[in-house]
Amino acid sequence: MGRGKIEIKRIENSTNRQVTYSKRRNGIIKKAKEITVLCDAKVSLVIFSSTGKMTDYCSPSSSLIEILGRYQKSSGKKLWDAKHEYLSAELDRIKKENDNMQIELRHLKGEDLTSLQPKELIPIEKALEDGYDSVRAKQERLLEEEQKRLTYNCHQQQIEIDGVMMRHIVQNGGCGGGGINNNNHKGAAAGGRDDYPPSNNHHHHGHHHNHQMPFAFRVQPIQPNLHNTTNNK
Amino acid sequence: MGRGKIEIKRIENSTNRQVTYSKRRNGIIKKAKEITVLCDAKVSLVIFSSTGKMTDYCSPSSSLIEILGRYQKSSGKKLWDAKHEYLSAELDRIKKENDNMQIELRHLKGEDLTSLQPKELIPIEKALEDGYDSVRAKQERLLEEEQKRLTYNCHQQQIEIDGVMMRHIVQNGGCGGGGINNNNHKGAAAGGRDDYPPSNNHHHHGHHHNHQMPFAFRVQPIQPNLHNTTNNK
DNA sequence: ATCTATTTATAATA
DNA sequence: TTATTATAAATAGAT
Repeated sequence: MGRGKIEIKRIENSTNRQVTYSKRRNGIIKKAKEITVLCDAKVSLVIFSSTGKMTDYCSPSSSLIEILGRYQKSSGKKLWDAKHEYLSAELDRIKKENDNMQIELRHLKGEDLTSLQPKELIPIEKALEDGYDSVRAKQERLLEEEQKRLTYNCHQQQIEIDGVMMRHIVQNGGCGGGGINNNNHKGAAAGGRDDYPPSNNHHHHGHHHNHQMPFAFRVQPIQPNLHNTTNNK
Repeated sequence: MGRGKIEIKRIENSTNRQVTYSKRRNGIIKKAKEITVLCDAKVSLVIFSSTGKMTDYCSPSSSLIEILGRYQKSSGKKLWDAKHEYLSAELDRIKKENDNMQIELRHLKGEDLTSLQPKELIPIEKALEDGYDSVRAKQERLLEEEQKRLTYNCHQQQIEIDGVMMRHIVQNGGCGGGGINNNNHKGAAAGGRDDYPPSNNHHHHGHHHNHQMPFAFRVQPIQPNLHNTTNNK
């Protein structure tokens, strides 16, 4: 349909090819629009030129996705459904897993027990007992460790104090002046009311004794150590 | 391009519309094939008639998926990626939920406690205590109900037995012949050693008394009931 | 479907 | 790209 008839084969002249592409592409899109209006059809058209330029047309009041969805149904061919089905299946599987865990959790928390048979309660009870035992065991282990650590630290501090006092005694030739209580080191530690076992009392008991010693000689193992290793929030 | 010019608007005559659709659809596909060959282009074309019939064309050495993939890159529009991303996001969300539940469950079962801080053990311990209490409460409630039911059944049977004995006594004018113990019915029941409270003793205690009565008068409420309702494995 | 008068698309050209 | 135009192709209406 032009000045001369052409064979339907690749146009070798690149310029001609490009021009022909432009014209024919417009022609096809025009035809697509026409059939859409004339015949109430839905058309999806995507064209790439040899240079990679993309042009598309989609009937109005429609969308590529809609048309491609219908395409999948009509053709039975998978487009995105393959990936889709995988994801959907995976989603379902995990949701189910989720539900089961939800139920188990509820049961362990003592909720929704009304629907259960007496027999079904037994493994739950068992699990709770075991869990509780484990948690308590863990807690006890932690407590013991803390205790040991405190005892050790306390001991270390005592050694330091001993050193300080020893030097003091050596330098000052025995009893010093001022108001310093000159108990030996063992007496100093014991006099400050032994605070080994961790407790919440805030050292209100030992005030009178401690008042008689300089700060450096007091034994206070608990606060700083708790702060360094266990009170990290 | 025909015997008469036509306006580009919906063809009202349905037959004409269908015929025109057929002709033009073939025309577009022919054009698509031509531009593919002439201009080295890639075309994807999907057409639906107003009656829902689908026709498609895709340039050879290409595929709809490939073209649509390129379409997405070129246009930046999402086709299946939109659904995909939704599903993927949903999947991630639920997986995370899953992991959290998994952890909580493990903790309640006393597993993986090593990574926990002492403070974190407290709510777990509490939850286990609460859960255990709930389960035990539920079990006790069930036991009580069972007990009540058994007691009730036992009572019902006693009433039946009383009826049978009453009729027997009335028919035989009080004391019968043979070796039958002629207590009144109340005496008979009491004489058979009252077995109301469910227990596991197998009636070994009352042998001497029962030997003096016909089988029908013995009171044996436990086995049949346990069998019917509680021994369901 | 097929025919064909006519419209439309477009190849060659600028 | 766009415009021109001769001509090929498509197709509307009829059969």
